[in-house]
Amino acid sequence: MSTTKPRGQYAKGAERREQIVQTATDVFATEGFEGTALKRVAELVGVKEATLFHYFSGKQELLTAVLAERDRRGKELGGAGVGLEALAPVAERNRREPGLTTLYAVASATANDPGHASHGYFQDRYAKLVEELAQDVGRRQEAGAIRTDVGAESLARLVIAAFDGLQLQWLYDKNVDMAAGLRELVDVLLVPPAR
Amino acid sequence: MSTTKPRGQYAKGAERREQIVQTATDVFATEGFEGTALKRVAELVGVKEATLFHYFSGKQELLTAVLAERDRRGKELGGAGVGLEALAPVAERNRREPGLTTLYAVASATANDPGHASHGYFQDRYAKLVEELAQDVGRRQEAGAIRTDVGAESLARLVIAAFDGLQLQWLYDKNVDMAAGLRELVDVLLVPPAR
DNA sequence: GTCTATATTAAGATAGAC
DNA sequence: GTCTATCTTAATATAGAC
Repeated sequence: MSTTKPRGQYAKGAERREQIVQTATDVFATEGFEGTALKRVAELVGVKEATLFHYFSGKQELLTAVLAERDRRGKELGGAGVGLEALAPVAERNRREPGLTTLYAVASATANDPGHASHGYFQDRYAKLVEELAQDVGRRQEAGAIRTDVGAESLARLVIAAFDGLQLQWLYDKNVDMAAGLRELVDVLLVPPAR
Repeated sequence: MSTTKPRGQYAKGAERREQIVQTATDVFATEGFEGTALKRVAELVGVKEATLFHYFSGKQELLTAVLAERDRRGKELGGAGVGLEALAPVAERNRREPGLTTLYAVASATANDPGHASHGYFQDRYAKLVEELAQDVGRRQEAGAIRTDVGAESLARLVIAAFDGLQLQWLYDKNVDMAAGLRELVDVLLVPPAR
């Protein structure tokens, strides 16, 4: 096995950056965040540690990039925007990637410390998620498809909370069916059938 | 500042243990788990670090004891057993104790690693919580108070998930009203009034 | 070819775990 | 006290523009 990268060539910044994020994603997912030495990521990419610091100001910032990239891919799964129909595909993806899901769960809790580099990321993420989902819920309420005795934002918060909470339960018991649970919640939110 | 403990007296094991758990609870809540050196806890209790290791085999085990004790106190808040009516008081308690709530949230995510000392604790906790709450929900279903188109265990899981998830959102945005959100969820689960 | 911005690294300081 | 991981500094190599 000779050198991985072409000799005497420097990668374009954007490509190297992606490569680092991708590699870090894999390693964090399998070894955990704390359990991963940046040296290991650097080796797998085929550069020195210092190169990583050229692209990311620290390990936590690299973590933030990994989380953001996962988020971006999640949005693609959901089709157009963030709506109730996006829940199941994302839950399914998370089920297939337990390592990344754990990484996210741990990060979302630890980044609650304002000193954590991902704090702003999660704060933003939840604010936007609630807002976008609330819009979808609101539209459905106007269309008469969802009960209107609870506000759209409250319902959106509940759905997101259920998503995160079910995921946590699933981490402890892989028999928990996240997608089914979310489906049931959405069913409950639908306008109750006339009788 | 002289010694806190009475000179020349040994505490009874159970009391010292409680004292350590209580002190650790306060310090973990304010300084965070990682940020706390056991030496600090020992100093506040007024014993040497070695004494802590006599009662707890390690920092993580002490954490488990802290979490279990918080859980025990939470059950007292809920009145008789674990039911839907216990949700609001516990949420209120958590709101008053953000440090401990963060501690719990972080621990519940990180202890997902089977190597973590609290792994078994959380696994048990969720299993029992679901079981107990499902019983309460089931009773209400039989009494005709709660919709029966979704199983009791599924509903229990959803409520617990919403609890944890809302708590996480609250950690990032203190305007989130956990108790109100849970109340709304419970309302939604009630049998719709005849019309 | 020279110049400039960017990519990369060597060497080491610092801090924490054991 | 040793070891390991994160991060800094400062110097070198390359690519692309002109």
